[in-house]
Amino acid sequence: MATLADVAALAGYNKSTVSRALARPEMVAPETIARIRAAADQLGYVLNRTASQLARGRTGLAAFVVPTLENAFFAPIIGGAQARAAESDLHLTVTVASLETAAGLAALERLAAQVDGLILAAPRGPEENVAAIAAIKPTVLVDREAEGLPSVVADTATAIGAVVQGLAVRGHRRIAYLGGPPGSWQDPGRAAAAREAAARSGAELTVHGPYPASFAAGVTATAEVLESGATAVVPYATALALGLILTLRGRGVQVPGEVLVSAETTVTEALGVPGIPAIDVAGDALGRAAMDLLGAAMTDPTETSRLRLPVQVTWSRPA
Amino acid sequence: MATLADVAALAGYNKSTVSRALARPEMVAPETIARIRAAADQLGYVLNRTASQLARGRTGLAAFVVPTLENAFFAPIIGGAQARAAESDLHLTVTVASLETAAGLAALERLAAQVDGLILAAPRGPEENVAAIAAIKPTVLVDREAEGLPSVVADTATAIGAVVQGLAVRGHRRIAYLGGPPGSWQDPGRAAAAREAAARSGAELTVHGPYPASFAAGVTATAEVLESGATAVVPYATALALGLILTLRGRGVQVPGEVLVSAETTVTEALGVPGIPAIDVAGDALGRAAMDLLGAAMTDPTETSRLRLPVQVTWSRPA
DNA sequence: ACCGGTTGTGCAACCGGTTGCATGTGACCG
DNA sequence: CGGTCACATGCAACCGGTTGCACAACCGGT
Repeated sequence: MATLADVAALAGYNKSTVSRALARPEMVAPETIARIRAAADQLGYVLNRTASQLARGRTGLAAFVVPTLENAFFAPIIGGAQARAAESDLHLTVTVASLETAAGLAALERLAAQVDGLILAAPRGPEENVAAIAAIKPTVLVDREAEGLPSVVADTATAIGAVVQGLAVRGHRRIAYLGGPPGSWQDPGRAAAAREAAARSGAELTVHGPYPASFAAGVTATAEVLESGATAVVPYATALALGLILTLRGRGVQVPGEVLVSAETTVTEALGVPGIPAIDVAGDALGRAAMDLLGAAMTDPTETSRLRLPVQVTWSRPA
Repeated sequence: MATLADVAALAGYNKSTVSRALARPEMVAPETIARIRAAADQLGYVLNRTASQLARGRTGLAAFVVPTLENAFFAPIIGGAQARAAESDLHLTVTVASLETAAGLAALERLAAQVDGLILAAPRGPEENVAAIAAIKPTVLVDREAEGLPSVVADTATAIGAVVQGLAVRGHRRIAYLGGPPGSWQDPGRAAAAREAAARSGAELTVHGPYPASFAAGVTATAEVLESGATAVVPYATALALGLILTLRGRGVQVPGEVLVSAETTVTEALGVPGIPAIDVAGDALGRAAMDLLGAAMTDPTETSRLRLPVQVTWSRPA
């Protein structure tokens, strides 16, 4: 592997000049840059990130922390963040960790010491634990907000409110909301939005859960849903909706028909029936926004913007 | 932040001794170690990984490369790999990339230069591209095998064969296999196993696809399935199964009943009907095994074990 | 012709560990 | 009792960039 010194020798300049020519060209004469560039790619020189990081006191790593990977919900968010990270020459390391336990907190503190910044996706656990991490390194929250921290949140509360209202308008008098996941920061806001929308439009709302975002939880929830007598159900996650739909049908309940279940567009479209509400979170936009915020926070520690990304609500059309 | 030099000064030893005491205790007198340890945690010393890496010529990074993150299939694999990576003090960076295009190959070559090793999960694209990456850094393949490279594969082929045979035994004369994903190394093996099992047990098998591992693809596949006249369908992925099941039911087809669809246990259980085959891949075990192999390959470049992990087949029992 | 101000480059220290080699000490052996 | 050896520790070079500071050359202005 060619080093800076090799390039310098070949080009006839000092290491320092070569370093500047490559990293801060505005400080170096154009002609010099040209010669150095030529020498560099004649030797196939590539920057040693480790050395660079040591000298600059950075690690070139950003951590993306999720409470679980079982939930496909995080995948597009990670993808979006990943794409942006690559653009700013950062590596994104994905870690499963929880802030709910002392052990989890300790693990994250250790991690924080080894990265330049972190994105905490839907972190559960007490706010002081979140603050403890944020005190170590620039931190951005996803789907949670906290005093003095930058965050980006998918505004599912508004979307769920709109869905509940829309259902009421379409004649549903009894609506069930399946909330979760347990410990979620978003959940109370969603439930509140659902309640408010129901109240405003004169429908009755039952709130169930919290449920984890899993197919199995959807299965479990079926009994409660049937018991509630609701004609429409709004689960907060797709996996939940699928588990619910399949189980309902397995018990001979017409879905939609006797009970309507909202989901995301790909699912509602598949049902081939009009008038089903779909809630779609743009995960990759969420991830990108989070990474952008992290970039900002890394250069300016006073960055504390709170972003709320709109969430799409669609009603399936006649086929 | 305390450095080695600080600890050395406090403990009254040389940097080098402190370094050894902490990293290679067998070279240092026990009493010395004790004093150094004391000094170290009095100062709250933690190793600077960047400096360590520079000195040792490693990056402390392993890359986990997936073709896409949309597919929840990779999540548990990543989780498993991640857990093992943490144990060996490596960071796992998850990257979405493809070996099918020149651009993708170039991106991966760049990535390979910056990590200590890579895990390529279900990589598509020509074998020479895989080899090109493996030539740069120790590489482990997941769900693909290649000459001279360590790999770990979930033996879905055998599982699918067993399912097809089981279906035939239970009286299904016409079985459809939904294959994929496009470009998959596994797919031909799966299709072959399905064909062989069908032939052996005297059932008729139609092979469809390849389909991507998505809910939407399951929706799309419905027409073809109905056309085939099959009474049982074996899709290679859960998302595919769900899309198919929902769409079939949306069209008034009894599932199971008129058409039986295999899936994974969580789904088949939800259906509440006995006799449905489930195929379950232990994703985290796959990830762990891959990371273990990578560890081995990083120390011993001649490591070329090919692991095949068994895949669980279960028939749902009467409820 | 002189001076303050740019601009371009070199020098050397520095980031914080790691490691080959040298040195010193005491134990063990003949 | 001298010699050999294992063991513990120190010294200093090294990994490969980055950057503050010094210095030289050259600029236009007076």
